[in-house]
Amino acid sequence: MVLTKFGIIKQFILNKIESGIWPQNAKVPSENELAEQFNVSRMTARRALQELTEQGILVRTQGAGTFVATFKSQSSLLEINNIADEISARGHHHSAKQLILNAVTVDDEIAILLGCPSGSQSFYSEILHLENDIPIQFEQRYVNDKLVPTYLAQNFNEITPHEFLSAVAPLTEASHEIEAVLAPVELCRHLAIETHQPCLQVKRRTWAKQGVVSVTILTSPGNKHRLGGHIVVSTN
Amino acid sequence: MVLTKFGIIKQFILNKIESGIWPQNAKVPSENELAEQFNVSRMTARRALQELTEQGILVRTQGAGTFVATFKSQSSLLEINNIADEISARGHHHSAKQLILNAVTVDDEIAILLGCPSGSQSFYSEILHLENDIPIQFEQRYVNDKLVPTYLAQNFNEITPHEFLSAVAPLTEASHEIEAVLAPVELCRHLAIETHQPCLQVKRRTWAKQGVVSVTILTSPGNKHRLGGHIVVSTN
DNA sequence: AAGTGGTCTAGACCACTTG
DNA sequence: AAGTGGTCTAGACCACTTG
Repeated sequence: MVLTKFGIIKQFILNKIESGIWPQNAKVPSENELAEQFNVSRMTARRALQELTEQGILVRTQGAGTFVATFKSQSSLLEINNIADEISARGHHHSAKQLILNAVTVDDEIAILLGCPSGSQSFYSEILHLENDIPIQFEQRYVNDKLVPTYLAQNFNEITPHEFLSAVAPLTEASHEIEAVLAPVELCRHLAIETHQPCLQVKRRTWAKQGVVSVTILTSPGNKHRLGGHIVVSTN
Repeated sequence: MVLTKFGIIKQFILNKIESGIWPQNAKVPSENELAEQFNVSRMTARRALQELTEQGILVRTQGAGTFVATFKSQSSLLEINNIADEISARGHHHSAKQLILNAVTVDDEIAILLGCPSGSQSFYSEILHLENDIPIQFEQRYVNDKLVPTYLAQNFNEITPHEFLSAVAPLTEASHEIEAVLAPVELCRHLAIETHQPCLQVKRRTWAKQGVVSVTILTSPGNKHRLGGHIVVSTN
């Protein structure tokens, strides 16, 4: 893949931020400085800064300059995103720790959500996602064993369930429920947080053409994660 | 100049789509055609098409052209609902208690969100929403005093700010951020909850044609309120 | 006054899909 | 071969913030 000039500049800036050389609120080079440094026109340097601003990584003020945005993770409600991609897009390092990967007997609640009889089998995984080695999301996932028979053969330290499932059973539909909860104790241990900390919990059900693929419970510390969305209302 | 040139072109295209003159999958004029028609450079016409593409309204293919995107259904999570309607829909009784209605000087965070200088004036309201006389949501709202000069003359025990604003400054756009937080103490008093209870907090910014209308902070006890959404992914 | 970002121009070359 | 979008240039004027 041949990189564009503005892509090279974006990567340069992301590296500075990721390595900590440019911390939060640090001033980043102006359009003119980047243009000179990379030997490109101002419009090209501008595009790199502009796209990082749209991604929420930089903040710009006319007359004042461009600065590294205050970090707060954000994921879109409009899309089912791969958390690894989201973290990369922020210029951070994603890693995952597979805690559990096995077959379980599902209880009533999960059975209803999966659309299978209570007491039947399902695959189950527990994965802890880390951003720059800091726990950020605990993922519990029940997967339809009929639709995805090879689920247990994966290594989710290397690939996220989302990436794997996207490949074998492309998503056609999803539903969400979002709640604020207090983290259960076993979760506090994984996420390395205090017991009284509020967490954002998303229950997500996903469908492929063949039916319900998985039921996922995502729990994130309230101070480390937030969900965002932007909609444009059709004017009448 | 009030409107930018690319803004005028965007509006032109949006009008064609909304009026049905350009239906789904219709071909829209090329960059060159728009440039000639509006007497602007190709880069300016391009920007209008590019921004509408980023908003998901248009779809572009190199060599082929630009087309009106296929409409995809939106999550109900992302609709701006009137809480009074939501409660009525559950067959319950909604009431509201107006706690504060005045003009305030906005701090930095709100100023940025409202798009006005820090230290300028804004209207402000605090309203407690009750469902069957049980507190369910605490609404703090900053309202652009230039766009809605009559805000302070309302009685929000009788009508919700949402209803009033919908009438005087119809919504065109909104963004959301959702977080799990611990309720601040003054909020616990209003919501009649314990201090360590997790709350779902939605920060919402709404736009009308003229600009940012209001910034709203909605806080609900985690055990009393839930957000739900369902999306259908466009199949390829 | 100097620097910054926001908008805009009038060109250019390229990769790609279409008739 | 003609048209389209994707990238890029080297300028310009403006509004705005800062020292």
